[in-house]
Amino acid sequence: MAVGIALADAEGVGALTMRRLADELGYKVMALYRHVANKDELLKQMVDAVAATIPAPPPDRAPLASIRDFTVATHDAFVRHPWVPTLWLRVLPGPARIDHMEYLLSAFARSGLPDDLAHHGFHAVNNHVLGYTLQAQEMATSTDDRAMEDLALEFVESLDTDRHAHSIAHVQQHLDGDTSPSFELVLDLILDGLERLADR
Amino acid sequence: MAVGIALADAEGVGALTMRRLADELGYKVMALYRHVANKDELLKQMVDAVAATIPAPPPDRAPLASIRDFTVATHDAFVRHPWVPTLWLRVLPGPARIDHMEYLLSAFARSGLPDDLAHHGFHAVNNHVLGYTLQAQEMATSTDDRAMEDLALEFVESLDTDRHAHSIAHVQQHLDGDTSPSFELVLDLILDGLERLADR
DNA sequence: CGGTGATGCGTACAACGTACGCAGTGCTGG
DNA sequence: CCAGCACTGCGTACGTTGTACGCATCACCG
Repeated sequence: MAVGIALADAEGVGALTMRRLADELGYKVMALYRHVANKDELLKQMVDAVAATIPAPPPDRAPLASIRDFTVATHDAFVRHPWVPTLWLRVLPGPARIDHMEYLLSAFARSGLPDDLAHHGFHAVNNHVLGYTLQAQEMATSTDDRAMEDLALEFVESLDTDRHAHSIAHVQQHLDGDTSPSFELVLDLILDGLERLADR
Repeated sequence: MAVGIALADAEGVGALTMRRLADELGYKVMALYRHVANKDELLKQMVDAVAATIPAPPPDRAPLASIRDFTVATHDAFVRHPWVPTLWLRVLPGPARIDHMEYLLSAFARSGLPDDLAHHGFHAVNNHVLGYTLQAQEMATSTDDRAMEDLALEFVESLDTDRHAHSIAHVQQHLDGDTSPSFELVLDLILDGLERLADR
Protein backbone atom coordinates (compact mmCIF):
# COMPACT_ATOMS: atom_id res chain seq x y z
CA MET A 1 0.00 0.00 0.00
CA ALA A 2 2.78 2.35 0.92
CA VAL A 3 4.24 1.42 -2.44
CA GLY A 4 1.47 2.79 -4.61
CA ILE A 5 1.70 5.82 -2.36
CA ALA A 6 5.42 6.41 -2.64
CA LEU A 7 4.78 6.52 -6.37
CA ALA A 8 2.84 9.70 -5.79
CA ASP A 9 6.03 11.44 -4.81
CA ALA A 10 6.42 12.20 -8.47
CA GLU A 11 4.01 15.08 -8.02
CA GLY A 12 4.80 16.31 -4.53
CA VAL A 13 2.89 15.97 -1.28
CA GLY A 14 0.48 18.70 -2.26
CA ALA A 15 -0.89 16.53 -5.03
CA LEU A 16 -1.36 13.62 -2.68
CA THR A 17 -5.03 13.78 -1.91
CA MET A 18 -7.12 10.88 -0.80
CA ARG A 19 -9.32 11.11 -3.87
CA ARG A 20 -6.31 11.35 -6.15
CA LEU A 21 -4.69 8.38 -4.51
CA ALA A 22 -7.88 6.37 -4.81
CA ASP A 23 -8.12 7.21 -8.50
CA GLU A 24 -4.52 6.19 -8.96
CA LEU A 25 -5.18 2.83 -7.39
CA GLY A 26 -8.46 2.24 -9.20
CA TYR A 27 -10.48 2.42 -6.01
CA LYS A 28 -12.96 4.92 -4.69
CA VAL A 29 -12.05 7.22 -1.85
CA MET A 30 -13.65 5.56 1.12
CA ALA A 31 -12.15 2.21 0.31
CA LEU A 32 -8.80 3.56 1.43
CA TYR A 33 -10.02 3.98 4.96
CA ARG A 34 -10.28 0.23 5.35
CA HIS A 35 -6.51 0.07 5.19
CA VAL A 36 -5.47 3.33 6.83
CA ALA A 37 -7.04 5.03 9.81
CA ASN A 38 -6.68 8.52 8.36
CA LYS A 39 -4.40 10.60 6.21
CA ASP A 40 -1.91 11.32 8.97
CA GLU A 41 -1.54 7.62 9.53
CA LEU A 42 -0.93 7.19 5.84
CA LEU A 43 1.76 9.86 5.77
CA LYS A 44 3.33 8.35 8.84
CA GLN A 45 3.57 5.01 7.12
CA MET A 46 5.01 6.60 4.01
CA VAL A 47 7.70 8.37 5.95
CA ASP A 48 8.42 5.23 7.89
CA ALA A 49 8.70 3.22 4.70
CA VAL A 50 11.35 5.61 3.45
CA ALA A 51 13.14 5.57 6.78
CA ALA A 52 13.29 1.80 6.52
CA THR A 53 15.29 2.04 3.29
CA ILE A 54 18.16 3.90 4.93
CA PRO A 55 20.92 1.34 5.35
CA ALA A 56 22.99 1.15 8.50
CA PRO A 57 26.74 0.88 7.93
CA PRO A 58 28.44 -2.44 8.79
CA PRO A 59 29.05 -2.96 12.50
CA ASP A 60 32.81 -3.09 12.19
CA ARG A 61 33.02 0.44 10.90
CA ALA A 62 34.39 3.09 13.25
CA PRO A 63 31.65 4.97 15.12
CA LEU A 64 32.29 8.40 13.69
CA ALA A 65 32.63 6.99 10.19
CA SER A 66 29.35 5.16 10.72
CA ILE A 67 27.68 8.36 11.74
CA ARG A 68 29.00 10.03 8.64
CA ASP A 69 27.89 7.25 6.32
CA PHE A 70 24.52 6.93 7.95
CA THR A 71 23.89 10.64 7.72
CA VAL A 72 24.89 10.72 4.09
CA ALA A 73 22.58 7.79 3.46
CA THR A 74 19.77 9.68 5.17
CA HIS A 75 20.47 12.67 3.03
CA ASP A 76 20.34 10.48 -0.06
CA ALA A 77 16.97 9.15 0.96
CA PHE A 78 15.72 12.68 1.47
CA VAL A 79 16.93 13.72 -1.93
CA ARG A 80 15.24 10.73 -3.50
CA HIS A 81 11.96 11.57 -1.77
CA PRO A 82 11.85 15.33 -1.43
CA TRP A 83 8.58 15.33 0.47
CA VAL A 84 10.01 13.33 3.36
CA PRO A 85 11.92 16.05 5.22
CA THR A 86 8.79 18.19 5.40
CA LEU A 87 6.87 15.39 7.02
CA TRP A 88 9.73 13.97 9.06
CA LEU A 89 8.95 16.32 11.90
CA ARG A 90 5.22 16.66 11.43
CA VAL A 91 4.13 13.07 11.71
CA LEU A 92 4.63 10.81 14.67
CA PRO A 93 7.63 8.52 14.37
CA GLY A 94 6.92 4.96 13.30
CA PRO A 95 9.06 1.94 14.11
CA ALA A 96 11.59 2.52 11.33
CA ARG A 97 12.10 6.09 12.41
CA ILE A 98 12.67 5.00 15.95
CA ASP A 99 15.22 2.47 14.76
CA HIS A 100 16.85 5.23 12.74
CA MET A 101 17.14 7.37 15.82
CA GLU A 102 18.30 4.46 17.89
CA TYR A 103 21.04 3.58 15.45
CA LEU A 104 22.42 7.09 15.30
CA LEU A 105 22.35 7.40 19.07
CA SER A 106 24.07 4.08 19.50
CA ALA A 107 26.82 5.12 17.12
CA PHE A 108 27.34 8.25 19.17
CA ALA A 109 27.39 6.18 22.31
CA ARG A 110 30.14 4.01 20.86
CA SER A 111 32.09 7.03 19.66
CA GLY A 112 33.74 7.69 22.98
CA LEU A 113 32.49 11.26 23.03
CA PRO A 114 31.43 12.48 26.47
CA ASP A 115 27.72 12.10 27.09
CA ASP A 116 26.76 15.72 26.67
CA LEU A 117 28.74 16.10 23.47
CA ALA A 118 27.16 12.97 22.10
CA HIS A 119 23.77 14.39 22.93
CA HIS A 120 24.48 17.67 21.19
CA GLY A 121 26.17 15.92 18.32
CA PHE A 122 23.11 13.84 17.70
CA HIS A 123 21.00 16.95 17.40
CA ALA A 124 23.57 18.80 15.37
CA VAL A 125 23.76 16.03 12.82
CA ASN A 126 20.00 15.60 12.70
CA ASN A 127 19.41 19.29 12.24
CA HIS A 128 21.96 19.43 9.54
CA VAL A 129 20.43 16.74 7.34
CA LEU A 130 16.99 18.07 7.85
CA GLY A 131 17.78 21.73 7.49
CA TYR A 132 20.00 21.18 4.52
CA THR A 133 17.50 19.20 2.54
CA LEU A 134 14.64 21.49 3.42
CA GLN A 135 16.63 24.46 2.30
CA ALA A 136 17.35 22.73 -0.98
CA GLN A 137 13.64 22.08 -1.35
CA GLU A 138 12.88 25.76 -1.03
CA MET A 139 14.36 26.31 -4.43
CA ALA A 140 13.04 23.30 -6.25
CA THR A 141 9.34 23.68 -5.50
CA SER A 142 7.36 22.34 -8.39
CA THR A 143 9.60 23.91 -10.95
CA ASP A 144 10.48 21.73 -13.87
CA ASP A 145 14.25 21.95 -13.65
CA ARG A 146 14.94 24.43 -16.41
CA ALA A 147 12.25 26.75 -15.11
CA MET A 148 14.02 26.98 -11.78
CA GLU A 149 16.99 28.67 -13.30
CA ASP A 150 14.72 31.21 -14.94
CA LEU A 151 12.99 31.78 -11.66
CA ALA A 152 16.31 32.40 -9.95
CA LEU A 153 17.29 34.87 -12.62
CA GLU A 154 13.98 36.62 -12.34
CA PHE A 155 14.47 36.80 -8.60
CA VAL A 156 17.85 38.39 -9.09
CA GLU A 157 16.33 40.91 -11.47
CA SER A 158 13.95 41.98 -8.75
CA LEU A 159 16.81 42.88 -6.43
CA ASP A 160 18.48 46.22 -6.09
CA THR A 161 21.92 45.80 -7.59
CA ASP A 162 23.55 47.96 -4.93
CA ARG A 163 21.72 47.06 -1.77
CA HIS A 164 21.69 43.33 -2.48
CA ALA A 165 25.00 42.79 -4.15
CA HIS A 166 25.89 39.82 -1.94
CA SER A 167 22.58 38.07 -2.43
CA ILE A 168 22.97 38.38 -6.16
CA ALA A 169 26.48 37.00 -6.01
CA HIS A 170 25.28 34.15 -3.84
CA VAL A 171 22.53 33.13 -6.22
CA GLN A 172 25.03 33.40 -9.04
CA GLN A 173 27.29 30.94 -7.24
CA HIS A 174 24.39 28.53 -7.12
CA LEU A 175 23.68 28.93 -10.79
CA ASP A 176 27.31 28.28 -11.58
CA GLY A 177 26.85 25.02 -9.73
CA ASP A 178 30.25 25.05 -8.09
CA THR A 179 28.90 24.33 -4.65
CA SER A 180 27.60 20.79 -4.81
CA PRO A 181 29.47 18.98 -2.01
CA SER A 182 28.31 21.52 0.53
CA PHE A 183 26.33 18.97 2.47
CA GLU A 184 29.22 16.68 3.30
CA LEU A 185 31.60 19.54 3.90
CA VAL A 186 29.49 20.98 6.67
CA LEU A 187 28.80 17.54 8.04
CA ASP A 188 32.54 16.99 8.38
CA LEU A 189 32.83 20.40 9.96
CA ILE A 190 30.45 19.31 12.66
CA LEU A 191 31.99 15.90 13.21
CA ASP A 192 35.54 17.22 13.29
CA GLY A 193 34.46 19.93 15.67
CA LEU A 194 32.97 17.37 18.01
CA GLU A 195 36.17 15.34 18.01
CA ARG A 196 38.25 18.39 18.67
CA LEU A 197 36.06 19.46 21.56
CA ALA A 198 36.33 15.99 23.05
CA ASP A 199 40.11 16.06 22.87
CA ARG A 200 40.37 19.12 25.04
CA MET B 1 -2.61 44.38 9.68
CA ALA B 2 0.24 42.03 10.23
CA VAL B 3 -0.09 43.04 13.86
CA GLY B 4 -3.54 41.60 14.46
CA ILE B 5 -2.25 38.58 12.62
CA ALA B 6 0.90 38.02 14.59
CA LEU B 7 -1.38 37.91 17.59
CA ALA B 8 -2.78 34.71 16.20
CA ASP B 9 0.52 33.01 16.93
CA ALA B 10 -0.88 32.35 20.33
CA GLU B 11 -2.77 29.43 18.87
CA GLY B 12 -0.43 28.19 16.17
CA VAL B 13 -0.58 28.46 12.39
CA GLY B 14 -3.12 25.71 12.17
CA ALA B 15 -5.67 27.86 13.94
CA LEU B 16 -5.03 30.76 11.59
CA THR B 17 -7.92 30.50 9.19
CA MET B 18 -9.27 33.38 7.19
CA ARG B 19 -12.65 33.17 8.90
CA ARG B 20 -11.05 32.98 12.31
CA LEU B 21 -8.88 35.97 11.58
CA ALA B 22 -11.86 37.93 10.31
CA ASP B 23 -13.80 37.14 13.47
CA GLU B 24 -10.84 38.20 15.55
CA LEU B 25 -10.72 41.55 13.79
CA GLY B 26 -14.47 42.12 13.84
CA TYR B 27 -14.75 41.84 10.06
CA LYS B 28 -16.30 39.29 7.79
CA VAL B 29 -14.15 36.99 5.74
CA MET B 30 -14.20 38.61 2.34
CA ALA B 31 -13.31 41.99 3.72
CA LEU B 32 -9.80 40.69 4.33
CA TYR B 33 -9.21 40.22 0.63
CA ARG B 34 -9.29 43.98 0.13
CA HIS B 35 -6.03 44.19 2.04
CA VAL B 36 -4.31 40.94 1.14
CA ALA B 37 -4.27 39.18 -2.19
CA ASN B 38 -4.59 35.71 -0.69
CA LYS B 39 -3.55 33.68 2.29
CA ASP B 40 -0.04 33.02 1.03
CA GLU B 41 0.48 36.72 0.67
CA LEU B 42 -0.70 37.16 4.21
CA LEU B 43 1.67 34.54 5.55
CA LYS B 44 4.47 36.06 3.58
CA GLN B 45 3.84 39.41 5.18
CA MET B 46 3.67 37.86 8.61
CA VAL B 47 6.99 36.11 8.17
CA ASP B 48 8.50 39.25 6.78
CA ALA B 49 7.25 41.27 9.72
CA VAL B 50 9.01 38.91 12.07
CA ALA B 51 12.17 38.97 9.97
CA ALA B 52 12.14 42.74 10.25
CA THR B 53 12.41 42.52 14.02
CA ILE B 54 15.71 40.68 13.93
CA PRO B 55 18.34 43.26 14.83
CA ALA B 56 21.66 43.49 13.01
CA PRO B 57 24.71 43.77 15.27
CA PRO B 58 26.56 47.13 15.29
CA PRO B 59 28.85 47.65 12.29
CA ASP B 60 32.03 47.85 14.35
CA ARG B 61 31.63 44.30 15.58
CA ALA B 62 33.97 41.67 14.16
CA PRO B 63 32.43 39.77 11.22
CA LEU B 64 32.35 36.33 12.81
CA ALA B 65 31.01 37.74 16.06
CA SER B 66 28.33 39.54 14.05
CA ILE B 67 27.38 36.31 12.38
CA ARG B 68 27.11 34.67 15.75
CA ASP B 69 25.02 37.43 17.27
CA PHE B 70 22.80 37.70 14.25
CA THR B 71 22.16 33.99 14.18
CA VAL B 72 21.35 33.93 17.86
CA ALA B 73 18.97 36.84 17.31
CA THR B 74 17.34 34.93 14.51
CA HIS B 75 16.96 31.94 16.75
CA ASP B 76 15.39 34.13 19.42
CA ALA B 77 12.86 35.43 16.93
CA PHE B 78 12.04 31.88 15.91
CA VAL B 79 11.53 30.87 19.49
CA ARG B 80 9.28 33.85 20.08
CA HIS B 81 7.19 32.96 17.02
CA PRO B 82 7.27 29.22 16.69
CA TRP B 83 5.27 29.18 13.48
CA VAL B 84 7.87 31.18 11.60
CA PRO B 85 10.44 28.49 10.85
CA THR B 86 7.78 26.31 9.26
CA LEU B 87 6.81 29.08 6.89
CA TRP B 88 10.28 30.53 6.42
CA LEU B 89 10.95 28.17 3.56
CA ARG B 90 7.44 27.78 2.24
CA VAL B 91 6.57 31.35 1.45
CA LEU B 92 8.36 33.61 -0.96
CA PRO B 93 10.85 35.92 0.69
CA GLY B 94 9.69 39.48 1.29
CA PRO B 95 11.93 42.53 1.55
CA ALA B 96 12.88 42.00 5.19
CA ARG B 97 13.86 38.42 4.51
CA ILE B 98 16.02 39.51 1.63
CA ASP B 99 17.71 42.06 3.86
CA HIS B 100 18.22 39.34 6.42
CA MET B 101 19.93 37.19 3.85
CA GLU B 102 21.91 40.12 2.54
CA TYR B 103 23.18 41.03 5.97
CA LEU B 104 24.37 37.53 6.76
CA LEU B 105 26.06 37.23 3.40
CA SER B 106 27.78 40.58 3.80
CA ALA B 107 29.10 39.56 7.20
CA PHE B 108 30.54 36.44 5.65
CA ALA B 109 32.04 38.51 2.88
CA ARG B 110 33.78 40.71 5.44
CA SER B 111 34.96 37.71 7.43
CA GLY B 112 37.99 37.06 5.29
CA LEU B 113 36.93 33.47 4.66
CA PRO B 114 37.63 32.27 1.12
CA ASP B 115 34.62 32.59 -1.15
CA ASP B 116 33.60 28.97 -1.21
CA LEU B 117 33.87 28.60 2.54
CA ALA B 118 31.80 31.72 3.00
CA HIS B 119 29.21 30.27 0.69
CA HIS B 120 29.05 26.99 2.56
CA GLY B 121 29.20 28.76 5.89
CA PHE B 122 26.16 30.80 5.00
CA HIS B 123 24.20 27.66 4.31
CA ALA B 124 25.55 25.85 7.32
CA VAL B 125 24.48 28.62 9.64
CA ASN B 126 21.10 29.01 7.99
CA ASN B 127 20.40 25.31 8.14
CA HIS B 128 21.39 25.19 11.73
CA VAL B 129 18.97 27.89 12.94
CA LEU B 130 16.19 26.51 10.89
CA GLY B 131 16.78 22.85 11.59
CA TYR B 132 17.33 23.43 15.25
CA THR B 133 14.17 25.39 15.83
CA LEU B 134 12.07 23.07 13.73
CA GLN B 135 13.35 20.10 15.66
CA ALA B 136 12.44 21.84 18.89
CA GLN B 137 8.96 22.44 17.49
CA GLU B 138 8.49 18.77 16.85
CA MET B 139 8.20 18.20 20.56
CA ALA B 140 6.17 21.21 21.55
CA THR B 141 3.25 20.78 19.17
CA SER B 142 0.14 22.09 20.80
CA THR B 143 0.94 20.47 24.10
CA ASP B 144 0.32 22.62 27.11
CA ASP B 145 3.75 22.44 28.68
CA ARG B 146 3.11 19.95 31.42
CA ALA B 147 1.35 17.61 29.03
CA MET B 148 4.47 17.43 26.91
CA GLU B 149 6.40 15.76 29.64
CA ASP B 150 3.67 13.19 30.02
CA LEU B 151 3.69 12.61 26.30
CA ALA B 152 7.42 12.05 26.34
CA LEU B 153 7.09 9.58 29.17
CA GLU B 154 4.30 7.79 27.38
CA PHE B 155 6.49 7.65 24.28
CA VAL B 156 9.26 6.09 26.29
CA GLU B 157 6.84 3.53 27.68
CA SER B 158 6.02 2.45 24.17
CA LEU B 159 9.62 1.60 23.46
CA ASP B 160 11.29 -1.71 23.92
CA THR B 161 13.66 -1.28 26.86
CA ASP B 162 16.34 -3.40 25.27
CA ARG B 163 16.19 -2.51 21.61
CA HIS B 164 15.79 1.21 22.22
CA ALA B 165 17.95 1.80 25.24
CA HIS B 166 19.73 4.76 23.70
CA SER B 167 16.56 6.50 22.60
CA ILE B 168 15.16 6.17 26.08
CA ALA B 169 18.31 7.58 27.59
CA HIS B 170 18.24 10.45 25.11
CA VAL B 171 14.69 11.44 25.95
CA GLN B 172 15.60 11.15 29.61
CA GLN B 173 18.39 13.66 29.08
CA HIS B 174 15.86 16.05 27.62
CA LEU B 175 13.51 15.61 30.52
CA ASP B 176 16.36 16.29 32.91
CA GLY B 177 16.77 19.56 31.10
CA ASP B 178 20.55 19.55 31.22
CA THR B 179 20.95 20.30 27.54
CA SER B 180 19.68 23.81 27.07
CA PRO B 181 22.61 25.69 25.47
CA SER B 182 22.81 23.16 22.69
CA PHE B 183 21.95 25.69 20.03
CA GLU B 184 24.87 28.00 20.63
CA LEU B 185 27.28 25.16 21.21
CA VAL B 186 26.72 23.69 17.78
CA LEU B 187 26.73 27.14 16.23
CA ASP B 188 30.19 27.72 17.66
CA LEU B 189 31.21 24.32 16.43
CA ILE B 190 30.37 25.40 12.92
CA LEU B 191 31.95 28.83 13.13
CA ASP B 192 35.14 27.55 14.73
CA GLY B 193 35.32 24.83 12.13
CA LEU B 194 35.08 27.37 9.34
CA GLU B 195 37.87 29.43 10.82
CA ARG B 196 40.06 26.42 11.24
CA LEU B 197 39.48 25.32 7.66
CA ALA B 198 40.39 28.79 6.45
CA ASP B 199 43.66 28.76 8.39
CA ARG B 200 44.90 25.72 6.59
C1' DC C 1 -23.99 67.51 -7.28
C1' DG C 2 -22.51 63.73 -9.81
C1' DG C 3 -19.08 60.55 -10.33
C1' DT C 4 -15.17 57.72 -8.90
C1' DG C 5 -12.45 55.03 -6.00
C1' DA C 6 -11.85 52.46 -1.91
C1' DT C 7 -13.85 49.47 1.37
C1' DG C 8 -17.04 45.97 3.47
C1' DC C 9 -19.85 42.15 2.69
C1' DG C 10 -23.34 38.07 1.06
C1' DT C 11 -23.64 34.31 -1.70
C1' DA C 12 -21.65 30.56 -3.75
C1' DC C 13 -18.43 27.09 -5.27
C1' DA C 14 -14.77 23.62 -5.49
C1' DA C 15 -11.63 20.75 -3.04
C1' DC C 16 -10.62 18.49 0.85
C1' DG C 17 -10.81 14.92 4.96
C1' DT C 18 -13.82 11.73 6.71
C1' DA C 19 -18.30 9.72 9.49
C1' DC C 20 -21.80 6.33 8.68
C1' DG C 21 -24.10 2.58 7.03
C1' DC C 22 -25.05 -0.75 3.36
C1' DA C 23 -23.67 -4.57 0.07
C1' DG C 24 -21.08 -8.20 -1.58
C1' DT C 25 -17.70 -12.00 -0.83
C1' DG C 26 -15.19 -15.64 1.02
C1' DC C 27 -13.93 -18.41 5.07
C1' DT C 28 -15.20 -21.13 9.13
C1' DG C 29 -17.42 -24.02 12.52
C1' DG C 30 -21.30 -26.94 13.13
C1' DC D 1 -23.52 -28.03 3.15
C1' DC D 2 -25.01 -24.08 5.13
C1' DA D 3 -25.47 -20.13 8.67
C1' DG D 4 -22.93 -16.62 10.32
C1' DC D 5 -19.12 -13.59 10.50
C1' DA D 6 -15.39 -10.74 9.26
C1' DC D 7 -13.46 -8.20 5.76
C1' DT D 8 -13.44 -5.25 1.97
C1' DG D 9 -15.38 -1.80 -1.28
C1' DC D 10 -18.36 1.91 -1.86
C1' DG D 11 -22.37 5.85 -2.09
C1' DT D 12 -23.95 9.58 0.20
C1' DA D 13 -23.27 13.37 2.88
C1' DC D 14 -21.34 16.81 6.09
C1' DG D 15 -18.18 20.29 7.88
C1' DT D 16 -14.18 23.11 6.96
C1' DT D 17 -11.24 25.51 4.14
C1' DG D 18 -9.70 29.21 0.47
C1' DT D 19 -11.56 32.34 -2.62
C1' DA D 20 -14.28 34.30 -7.16
C1' DC D 21 -17.84 37.59 -8.22
C1' DG D 22 -20.76 41.25 -7.86
C1' DC D 23 -23.37 44.48 -5.13
C1' DA D 24 -23.73 48.17 -1.46
C1' DT D 25 -21.91 51.90 1.06
C1' DC D 26 -19.38 56.00 1.76
C1' DA D 27 -15.74 59.61 1.40
C1' DC D 28 -13.94 62.80 -1.42
C1' DC D 29 -12.98 65.76 -5.45
C1' DG D 30 -14.11 68.20 -9.59
